Amino acid sequence: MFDKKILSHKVALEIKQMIIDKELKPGDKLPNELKLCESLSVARTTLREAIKILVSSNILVIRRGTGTFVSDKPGITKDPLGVTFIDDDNLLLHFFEVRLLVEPEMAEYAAERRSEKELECIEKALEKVSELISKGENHTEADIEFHNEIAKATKNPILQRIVPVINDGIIGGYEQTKNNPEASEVVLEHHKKIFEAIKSGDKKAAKKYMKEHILYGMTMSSDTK
Amino acid sequence: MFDKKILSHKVALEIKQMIIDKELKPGDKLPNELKLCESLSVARTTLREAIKILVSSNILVIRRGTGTFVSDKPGITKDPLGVTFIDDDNLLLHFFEVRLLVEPEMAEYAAERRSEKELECIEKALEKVSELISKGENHTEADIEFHNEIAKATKNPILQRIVPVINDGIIGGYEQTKNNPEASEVVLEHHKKIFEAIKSGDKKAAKKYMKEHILYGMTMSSDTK
DNA sequence: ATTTAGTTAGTTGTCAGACAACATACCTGT
DNA sequence: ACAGGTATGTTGTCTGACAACTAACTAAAT
Repeated sequence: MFDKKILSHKVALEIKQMIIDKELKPGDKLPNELKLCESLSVARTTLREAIKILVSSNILVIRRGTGTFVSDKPGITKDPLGVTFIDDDNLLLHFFEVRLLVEPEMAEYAAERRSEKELECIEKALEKVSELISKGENHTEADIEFHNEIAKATKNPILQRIVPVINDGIIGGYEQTKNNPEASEVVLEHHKKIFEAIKSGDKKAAKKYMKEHILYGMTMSSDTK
Repeated sequence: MFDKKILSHKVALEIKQMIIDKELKPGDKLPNELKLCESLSVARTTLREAIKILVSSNILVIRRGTGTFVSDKPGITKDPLGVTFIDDDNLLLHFFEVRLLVEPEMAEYAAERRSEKELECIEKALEKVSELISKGENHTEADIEFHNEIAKATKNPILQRIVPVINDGIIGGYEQTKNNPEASEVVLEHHKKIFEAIKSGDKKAAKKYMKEHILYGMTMSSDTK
């Protein structure tokens, strides 16, 4: 991935290794730039370029005037598919299409493989959505968390990374349904059905309900457009 | 995405805009750093940090001693899902699983929506694979190109970006089948069947053959492991 | 005439040191 | 107790120089 002849790239790898060796957790603070320069024996320019590399891989986060920190979700970039470069009027529809393609089968896997612990996480996400709806607050993020938890239950790390990307894309696309009480109730019912199916290990039901759920979201978003 | 208070970020956006305004195409050369500093009125340090940002978004490519160029596939990063951070022994299997989930339905869409032009591109990729096999050369990349062309035929930009990511992940996982004449012939037959199905618009057949194709690849890779 | 080695010009990479801009915590006067 | 200023630590930017690399050109050797 990197050119080992270029010092700043080597330094980036060293810093990465340092994070692992010193067991720095997400949120931990790195030594300041001057100290890092000294301990790595490079100029500040070089060090900063190395840091820049790690920032754009979302391994580090810089807070100006404060310090440089290990990122919360290392390795996962903001817009990994470069969606901002896509010029398409029906982008949201395309996102839903992919979702429709991935998530029903994903639910099937989840129903088959979920552990008790993962089931708890899904239920927790479900309750969070329910809570926010009853308060009348925006539940979009919690809604997506529900789907992400199901992705985790598949035990497939690739799915676990792809699903959030797709769902984040959908978030960007619309904010309409957040204050629609009717739709919120329907969504909640869907979630409950999906959860019950995964809980009882009913693969077919999980797939079916997930499909219905996404199709519903699809019609809702196209209506409001 | 960017903090507008930070100059290097603003400069990154300006360069991005400059590429659009001056209609610089992939592969075109940018002015050298000194000239860019002058025209943008910033120090070289700042300019370089801006360029670094655009490099890690894969908008620019630097060739040391030569110059800085517009990237071939702007906006699409190398390892967008941060797969290098995944620690999992069955990573390749997981990739195949996702592929199995996405590509059969993708083939279905392609059979339904493909234009004549896209059909030609798929056929071209097919011939390329055939050619390489008859020469006994490595056809992995051409093989993937075939799948990518099918993704394009779905006319779904999200799929067009996700599919290459998954397939690149698989490339990284194995290089075994490249000199296996038997397997190569089977793969070619699969491709032909898939192509014919997409050509005739037979959705179900396209889905079915793609599924078989991927399952075959799956068994091949797990055998050699 | 072709190849090979050296030279040169152009470009990115790294170094060093200084000052600017910003964030936080502390301190001081009210 | 509170508000505002201040001190300190941090990242951001500037300047100017030199090092390392690439590609094209030139000239010598075969």
